[in-house]
Amino acid sequence: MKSPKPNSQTNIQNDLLRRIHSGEWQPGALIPTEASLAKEIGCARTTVNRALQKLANDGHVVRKRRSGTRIALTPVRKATMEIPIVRDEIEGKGGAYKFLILLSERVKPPLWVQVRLGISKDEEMVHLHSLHISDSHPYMFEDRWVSIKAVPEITSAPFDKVSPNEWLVREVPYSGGENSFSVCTADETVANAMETTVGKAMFLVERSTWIYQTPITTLKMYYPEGFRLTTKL
Amino acid sequence: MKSPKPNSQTNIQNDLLRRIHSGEWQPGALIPTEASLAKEIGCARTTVNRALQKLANDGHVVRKRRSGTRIALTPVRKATMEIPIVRDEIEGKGGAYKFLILLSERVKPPLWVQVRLGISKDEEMVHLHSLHISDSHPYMFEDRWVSIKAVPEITSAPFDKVSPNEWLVREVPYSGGENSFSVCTADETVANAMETTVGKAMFLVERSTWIYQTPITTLKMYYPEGFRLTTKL
DNA sequence: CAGTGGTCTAGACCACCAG
DNA sequence: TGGTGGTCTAGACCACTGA
Repeated sequence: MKSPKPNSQTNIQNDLLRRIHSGEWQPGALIPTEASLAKEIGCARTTVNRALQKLANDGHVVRKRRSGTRIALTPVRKATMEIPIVRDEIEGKGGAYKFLILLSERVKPPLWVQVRLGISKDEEMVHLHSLHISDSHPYMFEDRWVSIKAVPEITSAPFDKVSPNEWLVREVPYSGGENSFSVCTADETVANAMETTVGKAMFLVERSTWIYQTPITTLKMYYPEGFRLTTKL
Repeated sequence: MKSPKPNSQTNIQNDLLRRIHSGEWQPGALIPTEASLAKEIGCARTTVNRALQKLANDGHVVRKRRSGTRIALTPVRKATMEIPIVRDEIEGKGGAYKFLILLSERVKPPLWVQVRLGISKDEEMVHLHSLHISDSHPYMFEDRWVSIKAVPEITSAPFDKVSPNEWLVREVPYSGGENSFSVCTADETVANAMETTVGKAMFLVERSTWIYQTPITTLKMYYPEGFRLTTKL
């Protein structure tokens, strides 16, 4: 008799979040069961279930069969970040995008690539160096290795028009991968491409992708100091 | 007549993913409606709906009312990363964790804090420098500003036993925030704390959190070169 | 073992928006 | 305006696991 629209998954979520954030339920506390919440709110258990699953997915609560749902001890532990295509990244900042292929060869992979992708040392791969340019200034240097076994078309891909980055994203589906972020210093190759000096600090993004068990590509992306990557919590 | 367990949301997801990855449906292609998929698979539409919503949430497909469900042009664009408490981070790597409070004062915030949090220049805040230590070696230096208005208890928090990091996470719920990652060079304060030299490249994580519209805290965390942050795609 | 969350069903109504 | 996804319901059975 109080609220005009007592239902809807989103309303339930917000209501539960409010009760969490207001301190009504302390971290670690057990909250009522789905059934009792449903009765209290006046909706189906399924609806409460969906709301709670979303809260659990966002890290606000921890759910266990038989033992119930608890407020998470360390709330909201997940950050999600978007992985844009470099061209969109640059054009989104208002720059004019160009790219250059600095190196394109077909060779056997070095040790770090073998290890990263779990590839045999005798399996030939395509090795590419590309420079991504924003308004005539070097924006990012990319050192990429592509499995010919997984992507035979790579050897005849038209990299005069579309960058390896975009070509792979558009043509080759992947089922999983890994990103890692760190700091490194520029070696001679990177320094030359990025028009900086050897030893200069760079922001390094490493990415590998797989299609199920088959490795596709691994790459290192070097951004200059000043590059910034942001995520929402 | 073929599969023993034709149903279940997960199976449907995997089946749809397989058809996407196999190239049966090209990026941008329209896939059958929920109703027809349900009929084809032999389950309720609700089940197909859940599976498709999850795929949409993961960025594999794009859904629009009336126009249908399409394969995403840029697949899997989201990465999620866990935000651990520093102590867990260190102990997870097998280190012994300690921390030191190097500075604790109550002052008005500098410009960057005012801007970041949208706080008045006259509102006093708690300013803390803490050093997080792994096996007697500096692991991370933290420069933190906390809003007294949002967290009055901060002025009497027992930071001899529990780090500001953990105290805030445990005592103060937050509803949203922002992380950003970049490269910076060590100034004198950071260099002294981290036992390195001025100008050395550091991995910088900046984080701000809010409880709804109220800013709680903002901080800069300085990690030495060699630190690495990993996310799954 | 019993109580919790996990999931499926069949049906219904609604919101949106391209035609 | 009709067809699409979005969501809710009431009920059912299952899977896990703590007491």
